[in-house]
Amino acid sequence: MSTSTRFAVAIHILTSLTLREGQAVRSEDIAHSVNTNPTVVRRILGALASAGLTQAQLGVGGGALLARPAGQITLLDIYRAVEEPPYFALHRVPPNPACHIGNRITPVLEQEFARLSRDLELSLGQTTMADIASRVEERRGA
Amino acid sequence: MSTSTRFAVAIHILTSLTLREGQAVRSEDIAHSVNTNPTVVRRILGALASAGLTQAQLGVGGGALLARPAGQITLLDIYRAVEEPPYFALHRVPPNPACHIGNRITPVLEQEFARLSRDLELSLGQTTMADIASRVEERRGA
DNA sequence: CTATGTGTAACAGAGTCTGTTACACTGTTG
DNA sequence: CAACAGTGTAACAGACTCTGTTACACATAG
Repeated sequence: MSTSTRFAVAIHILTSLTLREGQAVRSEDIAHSVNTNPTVVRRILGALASAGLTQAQLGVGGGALLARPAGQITLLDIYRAVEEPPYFALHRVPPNPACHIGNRITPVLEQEFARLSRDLELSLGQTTMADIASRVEERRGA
Repeated sequence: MSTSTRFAVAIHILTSLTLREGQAVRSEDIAHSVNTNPTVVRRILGALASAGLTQAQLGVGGGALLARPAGQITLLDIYRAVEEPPYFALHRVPPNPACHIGNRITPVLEQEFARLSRDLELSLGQTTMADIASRVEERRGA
């Protein structure tokens, strides 16, 4: 299975905010760019705000703003804000404890999945929204 | 979102085959250890066999066997056999091409997700079924 | 006070995942 | 060659998740 589309949409939303840094952007305008419903955008913005990545400006002329510089928002921050852990699922029903293998496989899987998760998080932490936004800008000529 | 439980179950199944290397193991016995239905095991074994990781022995006394040494089966082989790509999903509906950002975000996401996928696959490729099986064996005392 | 825009709940349709039943097929064994 | 053990696979159900949509309470600028 893969991630939900929320991760990609969240990056898209934050790119919009980064490229208009300082201005409050309406969920409706973002939704127009993403090609979806404003409520979908607001739902994701809610998760990003809970994680401290964005903040809302209510009232007339309101919208969403970055809560900290784009260079200090990594893909790991975004992933954690919009996707549920874990990265790798264990058995739905625990294995048979009466079996020699069923008895011992879970901690081995947990250890291995922890290693994979650490590696993935290192990888996610390497890119910031400043990187993404500047790559989008660089495609002006393309 | 996380992987389906198929990845964990597939590793469990292959651990059973590794620890009984050479003997055909019935789906019913594996299912007993996994705590699920034999058909679930056979479905996953089918995917593993299509990927060339296991083979079936039909008829009386039949069951599943490793198709190659456990040291030559990596978690990446297993992941690819039982999970659908991609690791990271793009937008469900493509972004608005009339928008400056919607226009350019997709190739940037594709490039970044390709980097993440490469890193993840490197990580998945580092562990073999021989490693997993020996860790399970080492837990004899625990 | 009014208009604009957010926050959030609730629901529907589509899709996926696991478990289950059912049954055709293969090949060993007597 | 006949019986049987066991696989391969289709089909379906229930649970869950995801996205899109409607609806409406709330905040705040002007």
